[in-house]
Amino acid sequence: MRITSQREIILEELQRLKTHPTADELYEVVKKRLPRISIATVYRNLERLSEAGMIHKLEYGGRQKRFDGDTSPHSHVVCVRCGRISDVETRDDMEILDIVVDSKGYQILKCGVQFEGICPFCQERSKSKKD
Amino acid sequence: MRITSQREIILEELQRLKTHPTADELYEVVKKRLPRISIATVYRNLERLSEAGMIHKLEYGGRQKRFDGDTSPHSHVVCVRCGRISDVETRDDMEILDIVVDSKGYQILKCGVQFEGICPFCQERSKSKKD
DNA sequence: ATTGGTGCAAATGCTTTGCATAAAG
DNA sequence: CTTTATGCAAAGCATTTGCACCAAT
Repeated sequence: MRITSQREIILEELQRLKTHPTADELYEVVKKRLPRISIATVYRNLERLSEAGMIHKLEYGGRQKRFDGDTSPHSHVVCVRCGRISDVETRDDMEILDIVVDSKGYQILKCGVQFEGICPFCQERSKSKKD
Repeated sequence: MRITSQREIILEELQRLKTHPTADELYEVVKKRLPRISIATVYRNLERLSEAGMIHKLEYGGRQKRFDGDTSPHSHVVCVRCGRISDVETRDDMEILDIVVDSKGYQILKCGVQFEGICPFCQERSKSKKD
């Protein structure tokens, strides 16, 4: 995979952000360093980088995909209100594979725990707006 | 929630199918019983039914959402090749909450294990086509 | 020099919406 | 009779793609 400044900066900024940004959020950040970059380049590189295992594509929750520059094994919580994703600190996740009784012929490659909840921001919003 | 024949049949067919269909797959099935139904009605009802907790919306994997008429607690495997989703039989999932060490202020509502793998169909396809 | 990547704009595909009509309670 | 749901077509939005140009090796 050829190293271009676009690819380098996209990876760098994604690894720096701890917010699991969507493609367009990351695009806005990268644009500050590369004002002429196209959103298509961001999408293409996020795809390539995740194929290469250098980042993770998070497909749960909401319409937009989110991306994670941290590929170490960890779990996520997704806010059911706003779609925000945060890391959840857990004890060793991998023992979870032990709970499988029947995987219906699938060859299992990966497993993870996924949590859904309400993020601190949305909890706060509920208190003040009573919605 | 008003009971219409559309809503009734959509729920009935989704509960009958064990395939976690996409909205358009379910539309095709429902159309056999209600030839004049609109895809918009299918989408609207799937939304309403999942808000009401009568079905589950599965948002992981691929572009299309999938739906599950079985709301009992269970885990899923998603095929990374074709997006197909199957149930995974596991021992009691809920003990998984015990692994949480820090949930970053989120109020956790739900948790589940998610597996990714390759389904039997795609495994077979690989053998014959060697791709 | 060759191959792969980029920017742009147009296309795609899934999902949602506005609106007039129809059905449910 | 009032309210909610439906069908249709159009709009929306995130993502992908075709193509001519450019840059990395």
